[in-house]
Amino acid sequence: MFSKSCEYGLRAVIFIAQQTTQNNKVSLGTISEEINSPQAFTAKILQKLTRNDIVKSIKGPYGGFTIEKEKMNTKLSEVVSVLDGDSIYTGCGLGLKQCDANSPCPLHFKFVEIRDSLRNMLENTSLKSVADDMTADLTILKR
Amino acid sequence: MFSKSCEYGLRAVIFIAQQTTQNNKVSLGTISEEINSPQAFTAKILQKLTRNDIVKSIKGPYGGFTIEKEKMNTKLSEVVSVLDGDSIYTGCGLGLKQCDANSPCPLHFKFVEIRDSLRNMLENTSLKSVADDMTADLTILKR
DNA sequence: AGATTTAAGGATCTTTTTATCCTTTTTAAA
DNA sequence: TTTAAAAAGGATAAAAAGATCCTTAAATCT
Repeated sequence: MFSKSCEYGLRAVIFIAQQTTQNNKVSLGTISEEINSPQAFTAKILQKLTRNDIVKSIKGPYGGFTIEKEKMNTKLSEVVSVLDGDSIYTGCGLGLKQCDANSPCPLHFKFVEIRDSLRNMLENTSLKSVADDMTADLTILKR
Repeated sequence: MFSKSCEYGLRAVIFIAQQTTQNNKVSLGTISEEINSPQAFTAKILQKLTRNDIVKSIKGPYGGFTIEKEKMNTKLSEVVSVLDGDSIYTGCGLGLKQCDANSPCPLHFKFVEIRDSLRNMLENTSLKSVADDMTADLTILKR
């Protein structure tokens, strides 16, 4: 469904969000340990999320990553867009460049439904809500 | 959503199915033209589908690809499984190896819904039904 | 039998994705 | 002000996916 980059990115951002609700900031080392991802690769992904103003990075001792209060309202769809683009929402299931209601591929209307439900889910799920669920439910981010 | 191989494969198999309903068999050259895919690469994909007994290949002059009558009942999910495996149905949205209702990732229950609707769609859509829709609706397989 | 047409299959190349390494920059603390 | 801790960023490597080429095998027609 998503690329590895996007999977790591989502896990990272969810972990940072959850820690942010506890007033902790977290280092790259901690993140990659806690989400079980390759550290240097995760660094690249976090750079992208930082440049796109989704997470905030702080250099130097006691630095790390955190999410600013108003950014806790960021939706998962924004993270996915930054890391994988939005072809998952807009693209044709059979890979056709031109495929819409007017000149649809044979599966167009069946795919639209699924893509829309995915899009809705991602667009309606904020980092804050996932973080809160996590704190309450003890869901996991590694293994 | 799917790999390129799987996109080409689905388009190819749908095209062959549609032609089969018209009692035509089609050559690799025709297929790759009609679905707008790289010919040699499409050949590899069709070999896989042939070995997995989804399409039938006939060598020699007037040869080509066709689908046997009873195989027109093949579901899209079988084609996807052959070409992309079934991680799209069973895998975790965040890429965790172990993620299920017992130890779920933070998005597990939201993803289950979407994956299930995708799975249902693919498991309930036969080659025959897509081919028939195509013949009636003039949907497209290229561009 | 020989020539031709078509798929099968092996080898290889290219591009993209995934991943690592090393140096530089920033910041805080001693 | 030196040292250490952390992220940023450039260069490169490894693996996977996508794509091509060429030879072989099978089938049909002459």
